[in-house]
Amino acid sequence: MTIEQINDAIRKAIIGSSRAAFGIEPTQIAAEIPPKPELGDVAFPVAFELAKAIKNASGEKKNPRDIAVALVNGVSAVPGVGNVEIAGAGYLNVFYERGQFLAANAAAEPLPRQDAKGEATASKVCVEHTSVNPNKAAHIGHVRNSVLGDTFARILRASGKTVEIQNYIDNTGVQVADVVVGFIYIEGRDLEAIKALDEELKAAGRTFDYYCWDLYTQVGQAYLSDDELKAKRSEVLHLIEEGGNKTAELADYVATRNVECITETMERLGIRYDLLPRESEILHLHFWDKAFEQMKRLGVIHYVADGKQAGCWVMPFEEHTGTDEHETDKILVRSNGTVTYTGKDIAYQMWKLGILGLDFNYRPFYRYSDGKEVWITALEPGHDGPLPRFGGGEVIYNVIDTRQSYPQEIVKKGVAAISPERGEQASVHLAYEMVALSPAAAEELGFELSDEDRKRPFIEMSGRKGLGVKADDLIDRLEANAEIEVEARHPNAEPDVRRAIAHQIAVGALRYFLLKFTRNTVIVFDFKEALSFEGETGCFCQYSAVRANSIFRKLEETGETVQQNRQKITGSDLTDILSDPGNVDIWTMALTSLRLDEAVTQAANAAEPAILAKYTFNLAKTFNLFYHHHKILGEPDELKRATLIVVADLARRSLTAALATLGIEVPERM
RNA sequence: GCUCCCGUAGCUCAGCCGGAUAGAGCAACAGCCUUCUAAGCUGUGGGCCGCAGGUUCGAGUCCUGCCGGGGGCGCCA
Repeated sequence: MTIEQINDAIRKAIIGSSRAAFGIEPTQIAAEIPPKPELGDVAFPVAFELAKAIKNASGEKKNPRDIAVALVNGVSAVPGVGNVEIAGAGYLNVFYERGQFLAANAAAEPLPRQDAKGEATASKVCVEHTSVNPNKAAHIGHVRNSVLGDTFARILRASGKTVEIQNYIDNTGVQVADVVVGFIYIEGRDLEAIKALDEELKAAGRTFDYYCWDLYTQVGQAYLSDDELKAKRSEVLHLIEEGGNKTAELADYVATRNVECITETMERLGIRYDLLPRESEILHLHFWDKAFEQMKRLGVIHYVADGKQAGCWVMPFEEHTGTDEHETDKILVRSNGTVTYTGKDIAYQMWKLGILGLDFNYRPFYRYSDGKEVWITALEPGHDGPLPRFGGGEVIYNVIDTRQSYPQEIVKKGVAAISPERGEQASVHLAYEMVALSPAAAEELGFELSDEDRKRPFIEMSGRKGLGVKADDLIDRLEANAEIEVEARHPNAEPDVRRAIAHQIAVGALRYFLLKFTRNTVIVFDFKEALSFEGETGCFCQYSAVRANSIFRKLEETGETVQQNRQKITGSDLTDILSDPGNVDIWTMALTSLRLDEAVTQAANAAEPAILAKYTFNLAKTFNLFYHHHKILGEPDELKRATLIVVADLARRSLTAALATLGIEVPERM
């Protein structure tokens, strides 16, 4: 009997009682968690809804408390329900049959796979995230994107979905072109010279993406005063897009090396991909032509003969204005015949949904330490052996920052116009606010600010200016700080072990830091807060789990098992223990642990990983309280000891599963 | 100009479909290690939920207006 099953049974009872007493069936019955555990395990504010419905139906004004009275008996009769109280202005507060409930759920999986419910086909969804321009190292803003996307994918998997993760590589865009301009026209290097440089960097312990970061900044600065250099940009861009020439070959090397570097950075954080679709293939495999043809045929876009947009192919896009509605058309094909980014994006989105009628070729790109392979798109078939099936997702989630809401809206509308049966709900823009720097953090990074900038609430990061906190730098700092702490606590541990633990702590700190904010909150990056291991942090949650595990390590040393303790409790024998007011925290611990499934569902429905992060923190906090109040293994009363062990076991399993869903591991010790 | 988001404790943020006495963390102050790990725990102080109307039995939450901050509105990506 899970929480959800009991609550559903209660809902049915309420509907029955309500129909009998008032001739009205409430449609949606909300269940909420009472503000204090003493008030109950679950509360139904349904009497308020009913009061309104009765008034609307018959004009009769009824007191919500009286309505609640009419529902009590039905709810009390539901199996698993212990006690029902009417509280406040008319809340129906339900207490579960606690002992029975605990005994029944003692061995329950914290995250039951929900696809086991009997869905006929396991539908696949795609999540696109990261998508960093492959011309420089990733910074903290990119990491927010990746952590959000990766965690959301884990949440979807935890709720039973099959998920494919894509990282789009814009290898033929202006940003790559800029770095190529730098290599060729500032540094005078050809492909061989860049390869040699790459080797030199490797030997010196430096990375290619960091080098490109600086070069990109240099190019950005040079453009400001050097018009000749700036003219090279479009020339280079054109050559890269066209392909099959020396410049394109050089650009491909630069982009590929950056993708490798970024893949390694993300792997440090436990972020992995299934496929890297590249813009060059979208171009050369004529995805756009195919999409264009369909859009023309379906009349989704039209040619503009005269006026401001003469010679362009445009898609009508309605914009809502205050009073009168006017149409602005989004240009997909320029008058010179080239396709805009949005146009290419529509073709790509169609492929993701499986409605384009074309596919990429593929080859393995990178192998992770455990052997899992990341695939990349390719021009030619070439690859022998079995090929995974990519794309064709039921729903496509695009993790892209909120500044791109407008073009994403066009992509969604465009695709829906091409395939009305799939509609707009097949494309989800998972929007999030940017990570910016506090003026103090920018100065800490060595940037000179104007007086005007200093007064601003935050400063936007800029790859062009080289202004940003590089991901690897931050992870390095976190690891170094964590290692100092680990060393202080475990001076006898092997250096390898210490480093491994420090790494897990660093990842936990960074991921949690980025996940505790809701998506539409601008994160103003602050070093002190990001580097903290105390309070509401990943480390706090890990620490609780480590403590919990140490209880069971000690238990196992005595040869005792959790299963033996589960068998010691039957349910009805726990009434005395659980009804003791001094033991409310035992029950709260159990109930909080068993709500993980609910937290994951909420996070998935709202597409908001922060919900799960908050739940995990709350779970860890609840455990610390429980741990502090009870001597678990030292408890003299046998039945109470068994209860404490069973509940602590529920807590550590939920905590571990919750953290894993956030992409955070539990260290051996801390 | 049009449009979207934000404004909650000194600071950084939660607050579910409108519901019970508005919650965390940090910072400040006072305590707690003979114990299953003190990266922890307990306590104290701190609030015109930007302002003004409205809807409602009930508003931090919904509606309107205003003020303040940020984003987006390209034949860039």
